[in-house]
Amino acid sequence: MYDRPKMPAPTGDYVTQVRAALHAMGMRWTPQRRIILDVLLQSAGDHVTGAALVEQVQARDPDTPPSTVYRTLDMLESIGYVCHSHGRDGREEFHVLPGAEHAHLLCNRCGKTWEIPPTELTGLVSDLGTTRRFRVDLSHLTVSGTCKDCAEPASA
Amino acid sequence: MYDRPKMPAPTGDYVTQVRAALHAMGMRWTPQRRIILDVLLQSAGDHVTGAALVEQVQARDPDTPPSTVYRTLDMLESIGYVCHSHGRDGREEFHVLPGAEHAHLLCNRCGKTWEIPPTELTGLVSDLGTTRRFRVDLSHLTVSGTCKDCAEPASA
DNA sequence: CTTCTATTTGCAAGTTGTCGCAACAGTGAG
DNA sequence: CTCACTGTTGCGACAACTTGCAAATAGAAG
Repeated sequence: MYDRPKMPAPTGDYVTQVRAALHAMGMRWTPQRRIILDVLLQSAGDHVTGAALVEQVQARDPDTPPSTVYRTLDMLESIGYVCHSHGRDGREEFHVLPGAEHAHLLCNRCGKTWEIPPTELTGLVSDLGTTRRFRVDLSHLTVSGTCKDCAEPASA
Repeated sequence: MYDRPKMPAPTGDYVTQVRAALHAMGMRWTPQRRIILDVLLQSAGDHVTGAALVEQVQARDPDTPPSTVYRTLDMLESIGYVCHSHGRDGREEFHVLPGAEHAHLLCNRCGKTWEIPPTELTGLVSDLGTTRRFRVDLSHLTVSGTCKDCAEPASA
């Protein structure tokens, strides 16, 4: 179940890129990081929780403790290769970056989520950009509220 | 440190209101709830983490377990008397509602936070309202990104 | 290939919540 | 005032991370 690749191409390129980025910063390329990156690439495009990632990594190497996974995730995020947002209960959800940048919409009632392209949030970005000169990080944004279906029970 | 009231008035009224609201829904008024509401009122206007609340409640009654505090908080939120958002590490931050509804701005670099009045987010609300007919819950929204000071190191 | 050093790992303990369940206790009825 | 019914509490276990530290090791230099 875990080893069916979901990306068009396995992108060994991507691995090489990350590795180079690490070396450029004096960081190291370790077997654990290789596995973790590999697992991330298999769920590229999806949103995966930290716990799920830990589970998948341990399926390949049972000796890797959660702390290593989370630390690697942090590191990859600081390097800009993955990013995370928070799901309905505040838990972390990760996804690899090559996918288009997007924010998330979360319905408090039904729990469904949607991805929102930046084009739908130009209002937010410009509002805060002008009034506060604040640069919004859309990829980490989760907007919660009530979705159309929950707000309008069963309209004609 | 904990017993200096920060609100204009101690608002015994508020307690009465909540109590009435509970009774109206067939729920009960217990000593624990009284204490928790009391603690909340003392930090009205501030943003308090769940853990801090637990600590303050236990300072008054060491026998109250965290679960009771969190459950009461959930209940008060469902009744509409408090609301919570998530701080820099995803931890919960609560505040009592009589304060104006507002969202939060969080700088990823310096960690500072600001409150944003709804008037500054009309763009977001209308964007999502029209494209998705989604009703945004501003009080739970935390927008993260880079603040003015962190983005512009030391401009002339 | 060997050595050296700063980066990582693995572990164990600590936080912050969440959940199921049996015992307890508000509240309205009698 | 007492009973009974149902909402709550308290507890212990669990889930999801986080952190400090000593041991291990990637990667550069010799």
